Amino acid sequence: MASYKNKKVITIGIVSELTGLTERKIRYYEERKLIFPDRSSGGTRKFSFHDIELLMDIAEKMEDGMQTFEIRKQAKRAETEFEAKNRMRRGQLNAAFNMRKG
Amino acid sequence: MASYKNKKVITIGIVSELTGLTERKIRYYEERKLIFPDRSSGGTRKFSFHDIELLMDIAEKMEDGMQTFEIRKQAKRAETEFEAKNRMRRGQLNAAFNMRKG
DNA sequence: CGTGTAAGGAATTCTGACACG
DNA sequence: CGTGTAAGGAATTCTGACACG
Repeated sequence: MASYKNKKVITIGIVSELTGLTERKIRYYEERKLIFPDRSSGGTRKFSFHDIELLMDIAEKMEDGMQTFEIRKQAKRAETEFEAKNRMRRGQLNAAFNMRKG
Repeated sequence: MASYKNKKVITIGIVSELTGLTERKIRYYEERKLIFPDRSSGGTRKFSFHDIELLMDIAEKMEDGMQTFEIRKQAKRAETEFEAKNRMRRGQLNAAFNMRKG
């Protein structure tokens, strides 16, 4: 599942081509913690296709005048909600399981 | 469809890590026309995840003592069969379509 | 035939800084 | 704040060749 999409294997030059963003912008968005590329042993950044999609979303929001800290805040909120939903789902599954057991 | 799997975006160093093959071997298999990476404007090879899977198949066959020209022949044959199947399927579809059309 | 290696050069990427606004 | 750019260096990749077998 998600085997290709989340593998960090793409260098910044190709990400730049695919997204249309300059390398400068991509590095800056990393600095602002909007994306989290891996690094090779030599220090070269490695991105996933998921990162590329994220960058295109980010680019759109930047064009709409949003600032990096807002985008970051939004992303964090979305992630928190996601985790809450997961906890809730697991809770319900456990409840159902205990019902049957009990 | 196949959006990520066939995009040529991965450099040889990472392909080497992912497949466990040396760069030398990967370049040689290209020379023998077993794989067909793209090139950047500067000449750097770019591979897809599909290429990586191919390389792992190739590696296995090499370990079994198969020679590159045999592997190539086998690949060509498989491709020919694949295309024949496609032509046949299209032919049947057309026939069915013409039937209905009367 | 298939692969390792040393060689020299070119393409790619990295960081920190200055600039502008 | 967000981004361009020139600077210098380091990591990455490329090709052609020699070696061995």
